[in-house]
Amino acid sequence: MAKQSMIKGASKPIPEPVLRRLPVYYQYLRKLNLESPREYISCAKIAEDLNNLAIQVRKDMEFTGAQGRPKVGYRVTELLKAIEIFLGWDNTTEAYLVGAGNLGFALLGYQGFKDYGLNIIAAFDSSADKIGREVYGKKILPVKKLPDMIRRTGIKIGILTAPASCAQELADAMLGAGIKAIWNFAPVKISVPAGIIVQHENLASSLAVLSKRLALLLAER
Amino acid sequence: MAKQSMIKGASKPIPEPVLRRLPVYYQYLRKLNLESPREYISCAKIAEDLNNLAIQVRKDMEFTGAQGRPKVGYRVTELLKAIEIFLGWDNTTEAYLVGAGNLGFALLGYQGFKDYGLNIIAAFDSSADKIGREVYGKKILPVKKLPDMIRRTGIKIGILTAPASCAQELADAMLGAGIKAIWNFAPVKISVPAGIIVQHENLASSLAVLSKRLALLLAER
DNA sequence: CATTAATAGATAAATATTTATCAATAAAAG
DNA sequence: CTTTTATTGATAAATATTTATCTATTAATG
Repeated sequence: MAKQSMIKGASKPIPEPVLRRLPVYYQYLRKLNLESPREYISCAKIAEDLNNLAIQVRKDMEFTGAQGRPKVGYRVTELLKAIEIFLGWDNTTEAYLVGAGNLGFALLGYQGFKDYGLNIIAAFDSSADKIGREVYGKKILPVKKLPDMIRRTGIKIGILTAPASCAQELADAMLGAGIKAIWNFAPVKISVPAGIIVQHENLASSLAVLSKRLALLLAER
Repeated sequence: MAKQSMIKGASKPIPEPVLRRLPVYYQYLRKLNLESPREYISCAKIAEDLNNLAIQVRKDMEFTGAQGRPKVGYRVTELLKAIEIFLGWDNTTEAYLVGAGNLGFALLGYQGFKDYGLNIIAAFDSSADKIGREVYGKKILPVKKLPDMIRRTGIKIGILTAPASCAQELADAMLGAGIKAIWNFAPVKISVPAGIIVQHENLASSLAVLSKRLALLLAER
């Protein structure tokens, strides 16, 4: 049952770790462009600033198809564009958010998403005191309208920020109406049929890495 | 410059992917314990429910030192305990949270952390209308008191939920006062001296995986 | 009480990912 | 104009991670 990592499609499959690093380069390059713009940048420089290996940066960039020039490196604007296109961030994708709690509010208010081609159109919630409100320019609608809205708009991405207890139920509602990908922030595994994408954001996993590393650090003297 | 993955310490180094999966098993087992308790569980059952491979589950559990019994599997309570101890979640670690925006509120209100041995003691912010408030039983204190509080309490973990623009400055303040590990939710890379742990929570990385997989899914017909 | 089947545990193979080395290229320096 | 150097791009090696196979154990069954 089930496969691992590696995202395969038409061309070369791309390792998931690479995919996760590309946005880091992207954020870095955009910041650089604002704070100390330069025409060219080398993998060595990127690696130095981000604290990883130049070879890895080069390998990662290879996947995007960006072309560098010996002795000077990549043209920053071209590199940004290459990453954008490669990740599909050049054209905007719309999404609905389900569950307008604190986390939902945080995501609604996060300005960064538009740089990544993600536009949250509206939020849904079941609590009467939230419905009708507008948060960061986005309406909070009653959750019972969700399926209908998904059908009418053809939106494919659902961001699930509801409590664990109703996560599966809400996921089912979204999938039934045509959602193809769920970004799941609920601390519970949700079951979906084959062909549906779930990206599970699990704080506990990150905390585990942190805890373990801290424990080792504190133990070593 | 810089190494990859693999967390090494006294005993066998543990692969980071394993470390990230253990909390998923942990959440699953706890839920199981509540909803349909049973004395024993096999790797095959866990794998089936979580949609991965039994062999991987077995291998992962091996790291925790949990002992199973042929024909029946692991005793659920023992397995939970083994994971807890292995991750260091059996005794509580205290943390401060810096940046009481929506995301900060969301983390302050998240009840799950106590299961993972993390206790957020207080939050810090610079905005006058937040200071003094109490959120989910946690006080919001002025950020200028942060260094002193870290020194006095000896707290080692800082959770950084401030805007990107002041992330580095706040990180420096924390480190100067003795913080050893930073859980960074700001969408920017922060620089820290050697020996300090940074766990960077990057939404863009997850979104990249989601975007790419969705793009491939939608392209394939 | 013997046999069967399910399972953990151990070992081995396969695959994915990272890192290193080498060759080609173009800018810079002499 | 030639040489040197920094860099990408290509190829290869090393390492980490996942998956498979085999063995031993123990519960269940007849």
